[in-house]
Parts: sequence; C-alpha cells; structure tokens
Amino acid sequence: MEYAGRGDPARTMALLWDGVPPAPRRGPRPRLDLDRLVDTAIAEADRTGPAALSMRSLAQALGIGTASLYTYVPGKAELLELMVDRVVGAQPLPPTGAGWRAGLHHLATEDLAAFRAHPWLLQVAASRTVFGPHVITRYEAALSLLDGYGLPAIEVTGCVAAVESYVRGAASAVVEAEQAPARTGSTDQEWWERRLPYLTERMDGRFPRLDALERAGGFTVSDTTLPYTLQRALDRFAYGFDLVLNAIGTRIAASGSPP
Amino acid sequence: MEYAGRGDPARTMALLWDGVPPAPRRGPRPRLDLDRLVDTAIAEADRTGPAALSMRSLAQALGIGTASLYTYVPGKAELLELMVDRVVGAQPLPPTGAGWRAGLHHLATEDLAAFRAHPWLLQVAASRTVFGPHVITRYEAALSLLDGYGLPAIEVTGCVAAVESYVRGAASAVVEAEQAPARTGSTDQEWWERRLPYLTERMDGRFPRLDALERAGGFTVSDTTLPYTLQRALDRFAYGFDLVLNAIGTRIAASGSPP
DNA sequence: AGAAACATCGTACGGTGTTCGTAGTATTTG
DNA sequence: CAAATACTACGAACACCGTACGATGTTTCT
Repeated sequence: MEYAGRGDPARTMALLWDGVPPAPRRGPRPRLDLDRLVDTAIAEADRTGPAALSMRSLAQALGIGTASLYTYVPGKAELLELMVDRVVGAQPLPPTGAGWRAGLHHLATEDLAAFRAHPWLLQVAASRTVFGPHVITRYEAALSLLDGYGLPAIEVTGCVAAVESYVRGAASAVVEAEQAPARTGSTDQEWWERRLPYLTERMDGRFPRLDALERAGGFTVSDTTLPYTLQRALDRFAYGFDLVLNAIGTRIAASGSPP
Repeated sequence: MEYAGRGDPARTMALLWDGVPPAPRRGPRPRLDLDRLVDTAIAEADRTGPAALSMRSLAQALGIGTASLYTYVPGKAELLELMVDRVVGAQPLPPTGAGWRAGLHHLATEDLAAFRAHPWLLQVAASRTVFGPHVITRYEAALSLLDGYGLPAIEVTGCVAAVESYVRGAASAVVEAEQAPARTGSTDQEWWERRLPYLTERMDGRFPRLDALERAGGFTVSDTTLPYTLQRALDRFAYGFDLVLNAIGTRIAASGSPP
C-alpha cells in the first residue's frame, strides 16, 4: 500500500488536472478512456476491499490485458491518487451563507459518508495528501466557511486542520465497526462469543475502571474499548465532532467580530 | 496490509496475554523467544518503513529460516498485533493526580511520539483495534483521568474517544510531513521546486481563498494544504489538541462537580 | 505504398505471505 | 540403552502481486 511516488511529477499533475492529454493522431484508438478506468477501479476497490484491488483484477474487469493499463496510468500509486480526487470531486461542496457551523457540519457529514462508502480512502489518503483539483477545491471551500469571523489566518487553517484530523480519526473507528463482521466472516455476536471467554478470564479484576463502566452504564468491555456496534460508533463520532465545533465557536467568539 | 484475522482467536489471545506458552518438554529448544522476535520485527519495521517489513527479511535479521517464523507466530497479522501491543506497553502511563488536562496532554504527547517513532502504527492500528493487555491498560488509564469530575459515563468514553480520534488523525499529518523527504528521495525543496510550476500554473486565480492566505499570512500553497514543514505540522497538532481539551473542559465545567 | 506512431498484451522478473513435507533433535518411555 | 515421541527447523513450492520488455497489430501521415 505504499507504492512510492515513482512517476514523474509532470505526468501525474497532468493526469490530475488536465485529464487525458489531447488524443494522438496516429495509431489505433484507445479502447478506454481514463474516466472509465478510474470509475471501474473505484467500484472494484469498493467491492473487494481496500488492499484487494490488483492491476490484474482491474484489467480483467475492464476486459483488457494487464499491461495495457500502463498505457493510461503510470502505476498503481498514481491510479490511487486519481481515484481519491475523483471521489472527492463527487462530493457536494458545503453550502455558503448558512454559517460556519452548518457548513463544517455538512463537510464532516459528507466526508464520513465518503469514508464509509469507500473504506480504502482511509488507507490511501492517510499516507499522502493528494494534490488534485477537487481536493484543493474542497479545502478552499472549507477555509472560506470560516471567513469573515475575525479569526486570524493561522487559526483558520488550524481549525480546518483540526476538523479534518478529527474526522479522519473518528471515521476510521466508524468504518472499523462497520466492517468488522465482513472481515471476520462472522456476525458481531459470534465474533465476541468466541473471544469474550478469553478476555473476561484475563481481565477479571485487573481493570476496575472498565468494570465500573460495565456496572454503571451498561457498557460491556466490547462496547467501550472497541465500539463494535455501528450505532455506538456513530454516536461517538457526533459527540466528539460537537466538542470540536464548540471549541471553534469559542475561538470565534473570542475573536470579536460577530457573524 | 490487510491480512484478515485468520488465526484462531484462542492462539492470538494467548500470545497477547500470556506470552509464550509453557516450554514444551521434548524436541530441540527453540532458538528464539517471542520477545526477541517481536522486538526485532519492530526494529526492522522502523528501519525499512511501514509496509516493507517482510517475513523473509525478518527471518534473515533473526538468522533463521523464513518458515521457522510460523513456529512462533500464526501469521503476519498476528505478529503486527503483537508489535502494536508491545509498543504501547513501552509507553509510560499518564501521571495520576495531576489533573485531567495534564494527564490527557501527557497521553497525547506520548502517543504522538510513538507514532513518529513507529510510523507503521498508523497503518496497522487504523484497520483494527488490537485487544492486547497494554492497549487495554492504557485505555483504562485514560478513562480514569476523567474520573471524579461528575461527567456521566457516556461522556467520559466520548471524550476519550474524541482525544484518540483527533490524535490519530493529526499524528498522521505530522508523520506525513516528517516522512515526505525520505519517501520521495529528495529534499522538501527539490520536491516542491519540481511540482510548484505545474501547480501554480493550474491554480492561478482559481482559488481566491488560498491566494488570500498566501498574501496575508505568508502561507504558500505548499504550507497550507500540505504542511510539509515539520514545525508547522507540530504547531497544528498542538493547536487542534488545545481546541479538543478546551471543549472537554467546558463539558466538565457544565457537569457541576469541581475537581 | 511505405514509414512512423501508437495501443495492445504475452511473458518474465523479482518480490510477497503462507503451506507442505521432510529432516533433525531432544526428551520420555519401555 | 534403545525406541518411540513430540517438537523445532527449513528448503521448496504455490499462488499471488506490481511492473518492464519486446513483439505484434493497427491506424494515420507523408
């Protein structure tokens, strides 16, 4: 999942920003266009899981030979970048004029939805920021949400970065909860029924705080440490995001200028 | 980097919680012990990068045959889990009695340090929570930091989860900034000098907010979107973490009971 | 018609995690 | 003491992976 940034920057930048270069004059027509390739790759990655996308299976899904892929794309790393920017491009931008809080909320909700629909985003985007047009457009929109409230530039970028960081981290917990059954090949209940005996035996009495939580709030160990219930994970996402928004609100209030 | 949770849970749990099982009575003595194996794996992963750890190279570093590794560990997935729990076990626990803020600050600082020292943690821990004794001990300690302030249980777990989510997301930005030069094989400056011409040409005039930031605050595009300067990334980490802590403080204050 | 430019793709290379079967060794048993 | 036993060690092989190379076929321009 690393695929160091091999290809020369010019080629990658051109693919991201200009799409496919002008059609060449000679030789046989390409059977594919870049859009179809990237779309198929996204669908395939969604279907088969994050790391399971292989150039061979992608080529097969497209009905072409494996080596032919390299006519369109320098390598897998660049393909992944194109996939990221394309997914981001499909997200709606936050509404302007509804206030910073509604705007950031919209942004985070869309991001969470994208991470859930395309879990591989978490692994790709975690290792390197993609410098595509849609990614930057979205970042620009996020910055403008905090414009006009008197926040200094350094704080605007800081707040947006904080939101992005939190969303990425919390979304990965949500995705984990959502994917746990599929990955283990069994239902949540089976998964826990098989592990709980070992855990309870080992944990017995050694973790008073967790025990207290279990007695007081009806949390089981499985519920607190790893919120395997999707609903619990979503609740946590919302709770923590509210914390972040509240903190941003305090900074805005402290900066003087009203909305 | 997926390595679905193959091995049976009993074996994995036993490895995590009980260490190596009682020494067998017959047959040749094992040449290795589990601790040495895991330690070497950690060192190797630190040295060669996240995904570059291979069972073959690890075996070579240990001076044994590749297949022999599977005598000690069911597979790579389980080995990675052992590595995670071992790293977490090496972290100091937050001081009790210094207050929740100091405690959480200590926790986050140590986590960030661990992510920087072992970048592969971000990719391993992102996909599944490791249920090892040290991980749970650390979680227990985090919970107890917020004990006694009158926060309801659901909020205690919510706040700890929020901190963890933020730290994971923000740390990945820091690590990205720190590793960028090594990954691209060139210095920051070279990397940007090669890409900036293409970027500025494409971005010219299309992103007024970013342009304004550049004019006003001395931010370059490279500085805002991807904080390739390590110092800037660290500043952002601290700023956002302060936001989260402030929000938690507000919740605590609203819950009545003083420290 | 011939040359040049291009897409296609079978094949091969060096890597990966893991399995299998066998060889070897130390303890326990008869 | 010898034989059975239970264990470690590991070379070889399997099924994959991303990618480079070179041959082949197709289209367009001269």
